[in-house]
Amino acid sequence: MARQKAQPSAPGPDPAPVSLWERLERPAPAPRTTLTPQKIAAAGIRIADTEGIDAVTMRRLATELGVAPMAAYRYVSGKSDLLDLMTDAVYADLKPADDIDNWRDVLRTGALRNREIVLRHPWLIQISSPQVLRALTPNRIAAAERALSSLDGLGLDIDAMMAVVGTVNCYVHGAVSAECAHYLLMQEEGWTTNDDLRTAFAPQMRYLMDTGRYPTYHRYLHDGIHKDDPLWRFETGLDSVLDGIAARMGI
Amino acid sequence: MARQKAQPSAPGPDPAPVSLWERLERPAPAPRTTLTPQKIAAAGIRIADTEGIDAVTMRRLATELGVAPMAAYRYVSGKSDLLDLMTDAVYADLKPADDIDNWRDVLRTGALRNREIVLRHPWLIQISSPQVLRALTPNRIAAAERALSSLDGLGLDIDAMMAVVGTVNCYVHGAVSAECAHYLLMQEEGWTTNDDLRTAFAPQMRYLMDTGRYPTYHRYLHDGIHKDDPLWRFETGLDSVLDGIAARMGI
DNA sequence: ACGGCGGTGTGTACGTTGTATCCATTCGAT
DNA sequence: ATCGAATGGATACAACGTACACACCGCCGT
Repeated sequence: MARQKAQPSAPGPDPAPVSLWERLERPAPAPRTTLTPQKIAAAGIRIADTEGIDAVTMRRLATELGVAPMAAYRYVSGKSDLLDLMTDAVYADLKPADDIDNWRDVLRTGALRNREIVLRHPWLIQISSPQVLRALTPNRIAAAERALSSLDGLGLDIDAMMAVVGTVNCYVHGAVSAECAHYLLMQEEGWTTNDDLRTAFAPQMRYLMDTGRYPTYHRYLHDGIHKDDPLWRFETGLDSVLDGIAARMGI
Repeated sequence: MARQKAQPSAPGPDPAPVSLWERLERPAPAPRTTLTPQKIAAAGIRIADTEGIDAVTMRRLATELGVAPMAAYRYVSGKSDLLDLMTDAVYADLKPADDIDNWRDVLRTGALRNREIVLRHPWLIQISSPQVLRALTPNRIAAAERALSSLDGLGLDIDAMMAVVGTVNCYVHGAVSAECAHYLLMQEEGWTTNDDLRTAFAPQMRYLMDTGRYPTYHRYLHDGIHKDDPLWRFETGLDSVLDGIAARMGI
């Protein structure tokens, strides 16, 4: 007999968009073995971590999973969905630190953990930003919730609370982004030490510095002690930001 | 024979026989400097600004320039080069503000101008970060120099000075990145108001909020006044950061 | 027992992308 | 006037995302 098009929601113009996350949390209808969203996400993350985000193609993903190129499309609607899935899976590692409730410690350790996650998966900052924003994933909202709730009851209105969380997040994102860019550039060019990078940039840098137009910058290149200490720089900036929040918000 | 049709392979029928007469009537040979790196960069920027960075393909670039798809490769070694060129051209707009020397004002207006530039060319945050890092142009070092020199003579060592500049830059990058992501997402989906975005996200947001796991976040969604005021949020965060720097550095 | 039905993976195919390579034309120095 | 170098055009190819139709297979009501 003529086979019928698989179309669960037959009538109606808009078949009630069930979000990816809602589907994820529903118990699997059957213990499907070969392919699950979790396995797909894990495979994608494995490829991205070891070969870079550009190596994550639907075909490469399929070989990693040992299936045909189109198989994964039963579970993700497209590559965009795959990246969402990978992002959320990675942020699942952003576990709460339960034993602290002081707002400053919550935000500080959250920032440090966030940094560690992104450094472990630098491709996170390479995914296009609307993509990341679209992936407002449960795990990331949960992190925001923890930060927000640590600020509750301190006399701040809700806008100020969100401003605090947003400020810290912006700093963290910017800092980690720069750090990853540095790391990815070195990896991309095959450099292994910061000195490799410096020698590669030396000619153009020497030319710029010899113009004498950047004396203070030149002094930093010459005398800076913490040039190669990203953690020091991250924490210094973070503590400044937290100081500023405490001062301006009076908390 | 005198001239022969190029026929490297496929000895089949000639698919497009261009007669001598047709060839004679072909449009006048253009003046020879139709292509320059500047024109190529400008064309790429024009496309990216109006149609998004994904529309910037080598073929689309060629039609924008009115040349054949491969023509631009005489001037850029690949798409990566093209993006470098575009980035460099855009950051030339980052002019100094000469009439202020107070460190706080220098950093603050620099941040606001930086924000404006990126908002004007939101695709800047979409091109991969090592890309941006590699394109360290005189204009960007000059901006750093201005910021650094405004901090000179305040008793800070050079590492602290760079930490201050870096902290502000990280915040600005993170904040502007989030803002652009928001804007790009809306543009990408064809939404024109924030309410369009909210209604689009409503189903999954409702699901997430109905779990009851994010009460404070939910309160923000419900009661937040400045949700749609990105400039307020940017300046609030920026002033916090500057407060923190002043406090921690004692300046 | 059985037949079909929905869910799962496969095979094939198409349009688009970046870019390598070769060809044709034109300009400028001789 | 001529020739080499510079410039733009044409063609081609591999890899990509993904649409579509098919084959399989376990579960169900009968």
